[in-house]
This record gives sequence, C-alpha cells and structure tokens, in this order.
Amino acid sequence: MPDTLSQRFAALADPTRRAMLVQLSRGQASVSDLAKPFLKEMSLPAVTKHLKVLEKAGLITKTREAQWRPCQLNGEAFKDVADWVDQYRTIWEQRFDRLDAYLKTVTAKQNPTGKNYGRKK
Amino acid sequence: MPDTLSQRFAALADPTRRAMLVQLSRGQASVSDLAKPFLKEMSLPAVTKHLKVLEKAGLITKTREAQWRPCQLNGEAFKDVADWVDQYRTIWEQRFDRLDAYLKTVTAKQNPTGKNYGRKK
DNA sequence: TGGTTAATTAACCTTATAGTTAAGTAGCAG
DNA sequence: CTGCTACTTAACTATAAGGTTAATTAACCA
Repeated sequence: MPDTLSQRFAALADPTRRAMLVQLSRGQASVSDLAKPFLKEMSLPAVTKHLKVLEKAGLITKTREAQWRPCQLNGEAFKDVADWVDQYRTIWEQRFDRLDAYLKTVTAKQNPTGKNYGRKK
Repeated sequence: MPDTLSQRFAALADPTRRAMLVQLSRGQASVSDLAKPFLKEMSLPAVTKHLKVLEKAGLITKTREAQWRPCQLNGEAFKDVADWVDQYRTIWEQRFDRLDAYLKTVTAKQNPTGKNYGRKK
C-alpha cells in the first residue's frame, strides 16, 4: 500500500535525493550531471536508483533527449507535500497557547491535563 | 547518519503514523488512545514502535502520568519540515514560467533546452 | 498482597531499501 | 561497422523497517 504521499515522504527521507532536488531547483539536469557530486561516494547505478525513487514519487520527471535523460522538478508533487504539512501550521504557531496550557498545568494538582484516559470512574 | 530531516521525512512516510499525528492534532492522547483505531489491524507493540519512530524524529513528545504516556505534537519539528519544503514554493507557483519555457522549446529545432550536458564540442 | 491496566522489551520473521559489480541497451560520431 | 558516451538492468548482499507473540515492568486498586 504505497500511497502517493507516503512515497513522496519516503523519497524525501534521504539526503542524497534531497541534494539532487536542490540541484534540480537550479534547473534541468541530466543523470550524469546529477551523478557528478556523488561519484566519489557511490556508483552510477546507485544514482539511477535514487532518481527512479524520485520519479516514482512524482517529484521529478525524466525525459529523453538523444542519449541523455534530462530531469526536472515536478512542482505539483511538492505542493502536495507542502499542503499536507500546512495542516499543522497552527501547531507550530501556537507557542503562546501552549505556554498558557502549561501555566494551567502547574496550577492544578491532580490529573493536570483534565483528561482521564481509559479510567473507569 | 540519520540526519534530523531524514528522520522526520521517514517518520512521515507511513500512513499509520500520519493518522496518529492527525489524532494528536486534535489534542493530547495516551498510547492506548492512539492505538484504538488500529488494534484491528495491528498489535499494541506495533503501535509502541510507531510512536517511538515519531518520538525519535522529534515530531511528538511523550510524557509520563501514572501508568499512561500522554503524547503531544512538537510544533518545531513540523516547522522544520515546512521550511524545507517551502524552498520549492517557487517551483509549484511557476506554472506560467514553465509554459513560457515550453513555448521556447517547440520553437527551437535542435537541442531544445539549449544545454549541451557532457558534450565535448 | 494479588490482580488489573498501560505500556514496553525481547526475540524472531519477512520484506524493502541502498548499495555493489558486471553485463546490456541505445544513440551518435568517425 | 566500430567504438565511445550515457544510462539501465540483472543479480546479489547487507541492513533497516514493520510486523508478530510472549514475557516484563510499572502504577494503581481492592
């Protein structure tokens, strides 16, 4: 069950792949262009595999031009990810609300959160 | 070398864990609260493991209260992710620029991108 | 003290991921 | 046709991820 969003997050969970995306954000590049910074650390087939992961996740598009495979970013996929994360925007903008909640916590003695979890009574 | 951002993306790359985060966005919840929607599909230790992944990624914080382990979201971690993705905002807002680039492409005959990749001459 | 609830740890299994080397395909240039 | 450049595929290996069951810890309750 590899849903699209899971594939996208998984693809982003690798520093090599993220570095490739950074390079692509500066414009279209071929496989060997993208491989260049990594050929000391890994082989070309490894690079091919990383690009395949990015492609399957929809983050990049690979086209053909003679013997080259120019790659470019796919904006919509990034927007998908951004939209999901944005659901949590209120959470990270909530500092003061959370401080407020904390102050209530230290005031109350027992069961500070006011929740009773699974308690029977 | 699991850098923080990689850990965060990896933690988000699982629908069960994302569902847990959704629940936590509605407020603090204990491990068994979080487990409830999943106990038909998986065991409690599996839930514990998922929460450990979220915790190591810094996306949630687990505290202690008697025999319960209330969990809550950690806003900063989400902000980290959002900030990274936001680097690509221009890409997905670039529709018209890309249409423009495409129009140039269909006009030029040879080597449409104007790039020469690794070509010697 | 003994039992129940909440959660974790240990040991194990299966599959996926990230890498390797070696061989194969495809386009172009002499 | 030969050979170089660009890239992919195949086959294999090692480790990590996600799940299981069974046993363990820990806090509360009667």
